[in-house]
Amino acid sequence: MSVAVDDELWSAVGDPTRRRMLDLLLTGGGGTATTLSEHLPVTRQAVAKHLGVLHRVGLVHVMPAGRERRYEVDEAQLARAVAQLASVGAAWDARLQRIKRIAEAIQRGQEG
Amino acid sequence: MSVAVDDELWSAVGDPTRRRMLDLLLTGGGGTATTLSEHLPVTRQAVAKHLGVLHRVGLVHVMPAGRERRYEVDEAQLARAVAQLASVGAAWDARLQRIKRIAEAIQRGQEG
DNA sequence: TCCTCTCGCAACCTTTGGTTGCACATAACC
DNA sequence: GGTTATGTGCAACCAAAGGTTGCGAGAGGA
Repeated sequence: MSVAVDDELWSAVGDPTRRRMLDLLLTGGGGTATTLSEHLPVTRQAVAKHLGVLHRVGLVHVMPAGRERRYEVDEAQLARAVAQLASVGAAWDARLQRIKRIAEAIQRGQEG
Repeated sequence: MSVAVDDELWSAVGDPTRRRMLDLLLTGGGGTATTLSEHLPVTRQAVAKHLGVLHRVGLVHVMPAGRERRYEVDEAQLARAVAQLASVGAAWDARLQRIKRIAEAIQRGQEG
């Protein structure tokens, strides 16, 4: 089963708000709950909770700076998540391909 | 923004139970709520709800057969979902690569 | 016909994403 | 140094989603 390897990473990345947060953190080179919430349709507290989730699964790490808490993407962990997405996608792709081949074989058999 | 193209497909595929259901449907060549629930850690009703979600976003279609309701994967739609996964993964990959290049450039600048 | 199997519906519980409100700490400004 | 403003965290509360149990309704086989 290539699925269920690590559901935590998946579900962390599965939330659309969290995906956009990762996007913002990547393009902006990090950010705080406040700055992120300014570019998102949710409140700072919601963002803070999401940051907590991302931090728990290791997708971001914190850098306390004065009264701010700056978050940055953990590139290695994100790369791992991307690899998982690719892996699941590849598995499904392979099964779709196989089904297609079988269907074509049946078709050829019926034609012949 | 390559993200947020179609959050419905994503969230449909984002649930681990639904992913396993799609797996089962692909490998088993379709199935019913009852047969699927036998291979999953949840009840038939939970599976039925998930099938409803998958059906709503077009990832499966129904084939009423007597007292059974057989579900099969819509291959085109699943292929679309796979493409989306790949797209998001690729976007993040690209950003990670760019960050890496910039970091390396800075490193070279400091060294020289 | 009767029994069984599969299904759908409704009520309920728990988790999770989201909100508001408030208290605390740190930075900036006079 | 004291006041004001900004950034966080915590707690209570709300709504939606995943999951469960219980029940009533059709379709098939004995």
